[in-house]
Amino acid sequence: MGKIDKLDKQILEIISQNARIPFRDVAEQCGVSRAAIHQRVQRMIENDVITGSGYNVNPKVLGYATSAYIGVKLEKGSMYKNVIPEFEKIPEVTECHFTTGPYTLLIKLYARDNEHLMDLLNNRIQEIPGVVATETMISLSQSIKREVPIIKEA
Amino acid sequence: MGKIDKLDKQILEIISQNARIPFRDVAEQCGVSRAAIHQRVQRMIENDVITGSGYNVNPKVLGYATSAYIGVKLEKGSMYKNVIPEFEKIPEVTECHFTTGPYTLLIKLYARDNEHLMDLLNNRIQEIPGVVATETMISLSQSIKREVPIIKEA
DNA sequence: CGTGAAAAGGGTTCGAC
DNA sequence: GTCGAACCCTTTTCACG
Repeated sequence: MGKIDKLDKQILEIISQNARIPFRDVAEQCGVSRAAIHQRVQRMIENDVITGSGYNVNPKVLGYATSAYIGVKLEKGSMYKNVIPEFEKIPEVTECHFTTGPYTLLIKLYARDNEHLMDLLNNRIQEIPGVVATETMISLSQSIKREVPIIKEA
Repeated sequence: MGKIDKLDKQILEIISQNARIPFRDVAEQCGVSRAAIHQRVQRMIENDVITGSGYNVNPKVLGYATSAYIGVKLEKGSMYKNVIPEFEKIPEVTECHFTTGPYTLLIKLYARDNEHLMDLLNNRIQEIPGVVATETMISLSQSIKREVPIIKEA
């Protein structure tokens, strides 16, 4: 895992918000040449500083009107090894965290509507061996959505 | 908000996972010309089907070893209008959802370490007028992280 | 590690179907 | 709405500082 300097952070701050911006513009904002930007980005990809890229798609257009977090309690915490592969099989599940606090796992999922959400809960998630209880937190509106903060310095 | 057909979905499935893939390759995989891809993508950007793009940065390299979800209970649910702007001022907060269930708000944040997390909780979040209780769910490990599922059909 | 310039490749536009 | 081809800008490479 590579180290990062001020210029790298400056580059990341720009391209983390816009993957299609020409390196020409990044170079101008950073006060270096295009080639330098290219070299830096390449190195950061090799060093797993940059883990990927992508376009952001509006979930509503894809037919997903509902997103929710589900707190999952397991019979025994150690059962997560068998439970997580089951969640991976459910494409609507987009995140799964092993957490401290009231739940063993906290998962995020997308559903077309409330009926679809209920189906996922009753027929998919509750059916997984080891899952003893779930608590559903439907996101009625998401007011903040941004990237990891990049603090400018060294 | 625009409508989407099978070809659009196919394009989205590819570029949502890789913003830098040449349209040439997308065109080949979809069996159409480069110009068609260009036109489709352009239209989807105009119609807010595509909401942006970006590189994914490894949080650890930026000095964030800890991420957590915080369940926030408010004195009154209606206070969220005044509370959310306060969360927006905290750059470590990257998501904020108004939710059903045990909490009024569910927020996601990044912290350098446990000390930093404690500072954010005690000196920033608990200080916000209207916040009466918080419950911290530290993500000890994230096992699933993927995009909104794109189901292939019409 | 950065640079400028040349080479290679992809994005964008165009007229036509 | 799609196509192929031309055009132009960007990425990428390279020898040098």
